[in-house]
Amino acid sequence: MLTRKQQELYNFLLTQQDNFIHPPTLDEICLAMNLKSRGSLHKHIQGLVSAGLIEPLNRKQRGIRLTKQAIQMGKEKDDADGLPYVGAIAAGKPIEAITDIKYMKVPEQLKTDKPCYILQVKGDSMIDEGIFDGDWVVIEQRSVARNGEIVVALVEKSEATLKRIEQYPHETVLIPANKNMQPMHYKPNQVEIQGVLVGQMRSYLH
Amino acid sequence: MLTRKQQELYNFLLTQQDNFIHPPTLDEICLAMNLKSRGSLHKHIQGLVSAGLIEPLNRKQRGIRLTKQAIQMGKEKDDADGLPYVGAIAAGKPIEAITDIKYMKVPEQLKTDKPCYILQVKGDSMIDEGIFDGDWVVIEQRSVARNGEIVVALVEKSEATLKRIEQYPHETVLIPANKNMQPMHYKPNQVEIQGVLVGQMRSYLH
DNA sequence: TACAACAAGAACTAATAGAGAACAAATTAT
DNA sequence: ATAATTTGTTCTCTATTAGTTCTTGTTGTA
Repeated sequence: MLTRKQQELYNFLLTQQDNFIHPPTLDEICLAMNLKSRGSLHKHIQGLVSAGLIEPLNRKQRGIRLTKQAIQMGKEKDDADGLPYVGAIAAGKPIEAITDIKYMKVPEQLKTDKPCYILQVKGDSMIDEGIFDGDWVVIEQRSVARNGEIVVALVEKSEATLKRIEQYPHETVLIPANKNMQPMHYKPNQVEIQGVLVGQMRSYLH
Repeated sequence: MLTRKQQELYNFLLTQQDNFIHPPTLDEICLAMNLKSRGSLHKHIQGLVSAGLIEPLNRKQRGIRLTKQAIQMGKEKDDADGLPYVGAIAAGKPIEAITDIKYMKVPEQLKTDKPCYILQVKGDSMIDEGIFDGDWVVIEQRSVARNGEIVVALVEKSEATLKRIEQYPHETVLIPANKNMQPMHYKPNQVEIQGVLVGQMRSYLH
């Protein structure tokens, strides 16, 4: 059974390991997890090693690897606990991360077999698509999209929005589904795709 | 036998444990259950431990875990993992029962603690409410509704529709959410309520 | 009345976590 | 090969978090 910080570290390694070309060093993990002391981190790593989730790294540099068992557990976890509900997305603002990440069980039909996460929609920019303020959307994590798909787009590395996308060689257009709003035109390198809409949910309670 | 408060705590842990990324602390449970004293809660936890429903937490922090037995009991009580997906509803036709009933896992947030079932929507009669053709709706099974709620209504014992309802002493009105359609007026005994809309889901795959 | 369930809060203690120093092995540069 | 640097390891000290144990008072019930 893992402690809170061990769990956090395990989650970090599960989700972030693809982002490193080489396995990360302790210092790199410290930086990413906002720690100031390698020594502290090392203790958590030892915890995961003895839990059988990290391969014993006998002084090997960049030797932090999850065991097969740990990776397997990570895949099963999505089925068991559902998808992480990570924040809210509003037109014109960066994604607002929520402090205590929750998990929602999501029907198979609303997700793909690739990594997905959930955002709550703020605002009415997709109202004509039947996506309302307060709805939850299931997003498949990827960085490319086909024209016509609805994507989470990061504009100028600062504003995140949910919009339909059209990409041309010299222009990327983000199209809101709201008669009162206009499509926005950008240069391709101004827009970064963070995921593609695969599902939507709404509660009518209270 | 459990006391009233122990039962309440057990229910809370069963339904809410997925919402915490880490197992909750006593203080977090207190907050959620509207208690002001850890000490009081602790005694209830001890009760559940000796009833065999919570793993003994020997001073472990965030160590509150239901036993396998407790989870098993919860599942049986909950009847199933998901809700029965029973058919499709289209304006103007009775509910079309599908032969092989399927089950869908549904997020806690989209259902109530009362019996619910799932229908697939056919047609555009609720399009202005953001409910599209092909969407799934979660319906709480009951036979009365408040004015303004969206209900599954059986008209003349033959046609089932999803509409907003307004009930007056001598008249029942079913209001579609589509500019191109008109509200329908009936005598109260012509309309039978089969359930109330509590959730909605849509897939954007393919 | 007597008893049990319950609530509140204070005091206490163990578990967990963090910083930093010192050191040693591994890696890279000279 | 040797030196310089990086990086994993171990340690001590300290702070924070969170479970446990009390005592006291209230409420509802047989």
